Amino acid sequence: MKTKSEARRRLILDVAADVFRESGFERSSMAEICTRVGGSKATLYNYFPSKEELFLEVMLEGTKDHFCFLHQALDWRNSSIREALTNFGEQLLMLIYSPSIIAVRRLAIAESMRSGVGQDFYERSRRKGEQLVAQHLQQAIDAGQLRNGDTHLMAVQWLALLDAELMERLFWRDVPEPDFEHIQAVTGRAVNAFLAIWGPIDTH
Amino acid sequence: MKTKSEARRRLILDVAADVFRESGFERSSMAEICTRVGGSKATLYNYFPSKEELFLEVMLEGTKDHFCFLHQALDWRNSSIREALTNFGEQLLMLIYSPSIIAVRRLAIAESMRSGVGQDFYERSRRKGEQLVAQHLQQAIDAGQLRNGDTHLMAVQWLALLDAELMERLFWRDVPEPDFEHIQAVTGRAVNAFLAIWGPIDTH
DNA sequence: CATAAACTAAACCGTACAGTACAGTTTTGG
DNA sequence: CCAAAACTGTACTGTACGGTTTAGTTTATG
Repeated sequence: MKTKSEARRRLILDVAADVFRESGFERSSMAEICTRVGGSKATLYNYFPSKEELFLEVMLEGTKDHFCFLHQALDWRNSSIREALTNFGEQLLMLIYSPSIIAVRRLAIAESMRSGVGQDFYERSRRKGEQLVAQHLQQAIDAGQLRNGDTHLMAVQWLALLDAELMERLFWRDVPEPDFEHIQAVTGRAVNAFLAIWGPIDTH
Repeated sequence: MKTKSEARRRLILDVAADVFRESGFERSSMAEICTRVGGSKATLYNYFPSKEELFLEVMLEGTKDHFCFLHQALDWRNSSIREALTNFGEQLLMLIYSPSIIAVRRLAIAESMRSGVGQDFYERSRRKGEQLVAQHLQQAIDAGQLRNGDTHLMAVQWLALLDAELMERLFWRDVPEPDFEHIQAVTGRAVNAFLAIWGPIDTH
């Protein structure tokens, strides 16, 4: 039967994601994951051959959020560049500064010395974001809404400005759910800065 | 006697720093540190009461580099704001993207969930940098070299723009020693962007 | 119902680690 | 030169973990 197995696999992945995000890779034990799932260790090892493999799958799962988001938040037709950037920025920050995504980013950085999982994660989330943003910025340039320039540089600067005020949270012990009012203010300042660099005409 | 003990303590700290930076906290063992130091475990535990304490001291040591740097690289009297930013940026990037500092930043992020060492590290390095930079930016504002504005916002945006093109290296498996030519180019683009936002008069 | 597959619980194995105990040796300071 | 302190090597304790095995139970399917 497939439905049972599929559900079980999903459950294991979700529970493992929780445990890994709480305690990191080393401090998490298969026994803990096992008891939270409810079954026995043998079942766990029936679905995943090792702790490492389970971890890798959890991390890859973590990039799917970014994919779904990008293909949904980058529809900025019928809006000015300012509106488009604002919308995108607010949504992106709400996503990538949620406690669970923060935890995954930490894991990616923490484990990046030994397994290349960090680089994989980066390529599939941030880098993918840069590339798609760069494409859309090119469209805005073609429409005369932005100055001409290296779209990849523009994209990384835009993302960096979005991150500027919040990045410190990567170092916090307990990361709170982001407050939308705050995110709006932060995004506004990032948009102003970005348009001051790359906006078509200086209006200030 | 103090000299012998002091030297021994330094040696232990240096060796421990190496080991922790190579393997992270969990994967590093006191036995490994011990054999590299050359003595016995008893001696190790004479100087530091536990692995955790040793780790904390290593991390605090890691912030001293930033202190020394900041008090030296922020002397930008007798130079234009552009020169000053360029100088500061080049030096900062050469420092914080050196493999050893990258390793410490990773450790700070990785262990930030359980011990507050990440937050401590941030407060003593990056936050301190923000504050000092903000003070100097205020002087530049007073001298008419920068537009008026929130100096803390200006500082974090400046640092974010400096980081924009290099941050991905946090996720790399092997981080190379930064290439000064590249750092110069990156810093130049960051300076241009920053001055486009906060420069006194738009000249482009 | 019968059969094969999946699941459970528990014990088990080998390894690795933090930290301690200790007996003997070297170094240090007066 | 001598006592105190620091150091060394090694063995040990207790614990925790990843992963395996086994023996028995449930569940799905033809």
